Amino acid sequence: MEKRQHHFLSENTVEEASRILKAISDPTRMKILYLLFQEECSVGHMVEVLGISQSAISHQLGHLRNLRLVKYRREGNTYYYAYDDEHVVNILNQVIEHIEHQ
Amino acid sequence: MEKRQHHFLSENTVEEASRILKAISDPTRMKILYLLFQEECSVGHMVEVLGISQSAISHQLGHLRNLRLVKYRREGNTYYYAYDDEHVVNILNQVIEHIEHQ
DNA sequence: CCTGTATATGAGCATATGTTCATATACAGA
DNA sequence: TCTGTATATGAACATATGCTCATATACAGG
Repeated sequence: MEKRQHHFLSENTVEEASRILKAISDPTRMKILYLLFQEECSVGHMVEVLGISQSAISHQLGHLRNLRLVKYRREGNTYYYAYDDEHVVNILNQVIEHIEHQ
Repeated sequence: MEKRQHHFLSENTVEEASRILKAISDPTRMKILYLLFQEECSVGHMVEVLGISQSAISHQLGHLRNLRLVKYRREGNTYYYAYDDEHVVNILNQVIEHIEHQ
């Protein structure tokens, strides 16, 4: 193995990439993000459509909020969520398209 | 929230996407794959270049082998690894490029 | 105010994940 | 056949993760 020059990743890059990839790799978060990619959506609607408990959805939304991947607006008691990081959603879609078209 | 038609992900798609994304989200595996993207590489070289223990590298290579993301050839006592799933490597590169160019 | 509805949050728990340490395996060379 | 080198593997352990259950919060309507 001759000593070629490698391009090295900085620790920051690795950690940031890891953060993003872990965020979208969990099935529940993936389903939420894929739904939000299609439309803004209330928590109750996510529960109904995805068949996942309110608590589980809400915990994962908390996670996605911390990562700044989603945003929300409030109308009375209802919270409408939308995605807030276009690039992350694009990456997710690309992975999904790859899998579905093979 | 009116009842629009959503595009739903099949469980298979979700699980496969999750598998791939989890595989590349771990920092050690990410570094290995990024190195292999640049050149075929022996285990010892990975240990040296990445500064990660032989055992940790080898365990993660086992994981990547199970997922069919890498292949290897043997020369005496030395195992040379290379990536074996172009698309997964492309996805990883895209994530990294996104992070580095922002 | 009191009640109901929508959502968030905390505690506890079970499982998954990644590492280290110790050891096994397989081959090369003397 | 003995020794050294390169890599793989198993056990044990610590930490992270995602869920459920129970409860808190905040607002709307009467």
